[in-house]
Amino acid sequence: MLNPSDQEFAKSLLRIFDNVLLTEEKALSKGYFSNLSIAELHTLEAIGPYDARTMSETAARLGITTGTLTVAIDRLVRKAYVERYRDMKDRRVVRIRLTRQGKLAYRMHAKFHTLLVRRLLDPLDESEKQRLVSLVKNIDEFIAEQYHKYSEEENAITAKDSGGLES
Amino acid sequence: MLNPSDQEFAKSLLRIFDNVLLTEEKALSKGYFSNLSIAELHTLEAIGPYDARTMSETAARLGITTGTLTVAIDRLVRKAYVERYRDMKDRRVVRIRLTRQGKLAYRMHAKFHTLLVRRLLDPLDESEKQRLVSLVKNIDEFIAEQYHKYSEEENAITAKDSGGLES
DNA sequence: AATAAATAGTTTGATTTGCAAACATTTTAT
DNA sequence: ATAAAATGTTTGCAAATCAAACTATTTATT
Repeated sequence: MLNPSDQEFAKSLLRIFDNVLLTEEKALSKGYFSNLSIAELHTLEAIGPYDARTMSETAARLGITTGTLTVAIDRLVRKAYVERYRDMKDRRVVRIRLTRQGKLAYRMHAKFHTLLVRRLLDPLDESEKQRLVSLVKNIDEFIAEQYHKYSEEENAITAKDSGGLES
Repeated sequence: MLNPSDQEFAKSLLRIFDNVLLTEEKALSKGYFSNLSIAELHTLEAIGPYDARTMSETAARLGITTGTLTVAIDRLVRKAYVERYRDMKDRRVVRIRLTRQGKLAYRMHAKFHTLLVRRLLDPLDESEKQRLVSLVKNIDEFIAEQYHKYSEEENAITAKDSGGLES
């Protein structure tokens, strides 16, 4: 049950997420990764360094609308991280692909993540590392599953203790 | 060293953060917590359910400027989650405090976190739980420390492989 | 073939979140 | 009394996001 520390644990967990994001933002604001925001880096990540992707595919990966992505890609094209062109076979679809500069940024970002993780794993001994890695994998799966749960319960749950707001 | 799986691990770790945020956003969009965004809930969290806090104190906790917080509090006051009043002793300072509704939202959010964590811990046996809890504490500290590192290196590091951008 | 329906993106109008800099008020130091 | 510091607010701007209206293209239906 671990009752008494649940709350404590939840706080730690959530603080980690905040801290990771803060660390990354801090690194960004220092000029690592040139003039890219976190959202922009995520976009580069979702496009990936290899194939060209369609807009909707990428928007779905990012969990945003294509309208939002259009604007984001406009900027990334202007900044020369991404190329955009129409598909020859189906001329409705637009393909996006990292430029050489985009791929460079992608790799630097990946390297940054690796560095962060390496620092995290360094002080642990071999068996602890293995344990941590498998643990993280479990958490990952669990939370993804939770996410799907919320996605699919769509309208099943209608908040019990909400109480009217706003006017 | 765990070299080959560093990259894999980094990805898992980052995916977890995304997933937690997605889960929370999903829950929010379903109407749990009424009409509050994640940022607004974080603000309620930073104010806390007990004492009144000052603007700068709260802004610092959240890592945002007081200007930004002013706007956020405007909205939360309008939505009746927060009360704002001037301090009698030092009339420069503004104090903010959760209303009854604000406290309710605060508690619901905390309950949600606890639920998330309980689901995570449930399938583990007692010793695994203990281990996970201490592990999370370690990660937490490590990342906080990383964050400070980036904060203090302020201008020490000037990106080596950046390369001019934007025209 | 002609029309209707579906699909893929873009554009528009709005909101939220955020910063920096200018500003007002109040307190503290000189 | 004047200058400096501290605390918030306001203003102007930009990024990120959505929903809904729209355009262009492809696929289905009659």
